[in-house]
Amino acid sequence: MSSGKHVLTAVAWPYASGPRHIGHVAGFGVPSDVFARYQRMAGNRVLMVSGTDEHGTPILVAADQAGRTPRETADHFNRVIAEDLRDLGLSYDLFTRTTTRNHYAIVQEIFLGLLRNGYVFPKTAMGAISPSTGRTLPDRYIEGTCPICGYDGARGDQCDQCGNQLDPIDLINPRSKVNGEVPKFVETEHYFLDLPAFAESLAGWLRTRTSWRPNVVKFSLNLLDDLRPRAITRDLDWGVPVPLPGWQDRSDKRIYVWFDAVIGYLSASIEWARRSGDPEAWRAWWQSETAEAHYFMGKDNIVFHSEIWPGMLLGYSGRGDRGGEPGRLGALNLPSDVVSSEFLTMEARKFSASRGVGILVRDFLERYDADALRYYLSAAGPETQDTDFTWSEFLRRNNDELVAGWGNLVNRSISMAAKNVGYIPAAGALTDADAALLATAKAAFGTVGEQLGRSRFKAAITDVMRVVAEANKYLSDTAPWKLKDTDPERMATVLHVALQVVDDCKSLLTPFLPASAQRIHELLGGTGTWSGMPELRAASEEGGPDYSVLTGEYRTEARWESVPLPVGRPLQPPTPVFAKLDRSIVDRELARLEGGE
RNA sequence: GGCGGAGUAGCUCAGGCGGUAGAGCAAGCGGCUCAUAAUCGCUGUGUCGCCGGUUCGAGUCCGGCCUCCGCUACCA
Repeated sequence: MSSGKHVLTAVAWPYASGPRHIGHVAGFGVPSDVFARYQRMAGNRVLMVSGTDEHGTPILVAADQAGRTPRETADHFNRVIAEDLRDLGLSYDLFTRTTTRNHYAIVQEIFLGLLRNGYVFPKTAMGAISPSTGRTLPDRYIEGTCPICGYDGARGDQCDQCGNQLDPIDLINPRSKVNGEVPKFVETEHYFLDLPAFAESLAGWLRTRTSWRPNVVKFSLNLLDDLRPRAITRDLDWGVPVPLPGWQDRSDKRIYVWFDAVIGYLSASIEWARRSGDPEAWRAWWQSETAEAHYFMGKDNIVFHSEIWPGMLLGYSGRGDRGGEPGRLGALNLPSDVVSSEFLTMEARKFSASRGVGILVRDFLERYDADALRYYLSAAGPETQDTDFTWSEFLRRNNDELVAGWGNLVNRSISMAAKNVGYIPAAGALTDADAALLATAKAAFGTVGEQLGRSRFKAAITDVMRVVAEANKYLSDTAPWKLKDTDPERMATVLHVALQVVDDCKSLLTPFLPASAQRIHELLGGTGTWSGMPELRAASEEGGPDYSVLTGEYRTEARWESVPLPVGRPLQPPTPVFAKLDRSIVDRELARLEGGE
């Protein structure tokens, strides 16, 4: 079953302006990890990359507020976020950051490649500047009186009252939301990405994307009707320098953060290859015709992954509407799938760090297990529509499904076998019921695997839980505890079947619940690493400061198939794998939510 | 305002190339006692957001409307 395909798993880069809440990891973190772990078990060569996105105005604002430098702010939140993702068990081959020398070099190379092929051009335009800092003031950071309806709280880009799109220069009494000063409108030269020059090549490509979620394709095709050049530089001192004479050494011109962030997928792949000892290894994921690239993100990020990044890749590769030559790195593959999640709300409200609505990943993991969250997000996450996280639903999913369904099956099966036999018993002649249950579990690798390959996570985990329910029913029907004295051979057969199905379900659930799968692997007498876990490791590069990255060894014996349990392997009486939660946590967490406002 | 998505049992959600709807949980009854009072069986539940149209028949197609979410290119 091992096809050995190269599967790039590209995960959206969390922005390092603050700690992340569970809505963020619901959208891209957990789904991408389930996908990657499944692909590895299925025998494919996975490269899963991401990192923190550390440039841009919001980081500067956060830094100013905290009395820190941008770099200190980025260092701090990079650490916090990386620890969160590690504790969730997300199996990044490399989780790095956008402030590395390597990233700067790759961003500049892409910029120059696009420039050489004529897809990037300079233009002078009016822009708002903060007089005190000299930095670009983004439209949304400017407010004033709407020239159309007279509403006083209008933002520079749009009036919330009348809904009209605005140009900040037209605002009456414009002021900066950051510090209240009056912005200065000046002529400033910037480089633009010529998106209209990709209209045809993007349209041709998007029309072949029949396997994508329909809303993503439709949304993306629709955007093509109104493509405009997009600025890729800013008047800022925090970002990647523009690699051109007269620009390179200026402290007030930087590449705009969105442009550098999407390039992270490529720069992280190259950084990973260098660390692996084979600097060219990344090419197998980016340049082979048979390689796949799956991108995971929230719905607010679709445009960057289905439009802008593909445009940049086409332009660099010389395959935009105006042609050109591939850059120094060579032609680069477009995404083969763009998987977008909807949004998670918290007790019917939008997550909002500023208003204290929600729960941070680290707070969640201090009180509850990572697999409990992963289970909830896999079974009830915002896969195809916005979904609401409630504490009572979390409690219910955990107690009634994870603990009572799956945890209990594991516990009752292994307990009985450990007490009455002490090792994995051999099976005698199989009844129809025995064979049917074994066949159901075996068949699930096909059906569930098919769902996972298409990023249908809810359907996939629901199918596994159906197998779990059938196994619980099988034990009730066959009642092995009654056979101990009357028919021990039959009891041994039933327990053998039950343990085999527990082992199969453990494999089926490994992508979703890696930590508990490891424990169950051990309860069944297995040794060694079944589910590889990420770890934070020190990293360094020539000429730059040390930093740390998330990485790990994920190639284990775990396979996406039913593996016969070795008869005779010793078993110990188990302790519960999942913790049942007390009802009182609902009120306690709701009180915390209220208190946070 | 424009574009896109969503509105289905008490709750969280599936589904739907047109033939009066499903799962899990919650509720009730019964069985079992291996297991974290876990498990197994049986039982009920809905004007499928609103209004109109097409059709023998619409939750499913078409039009309009309401509400929520996202995007709207200088948030990333």
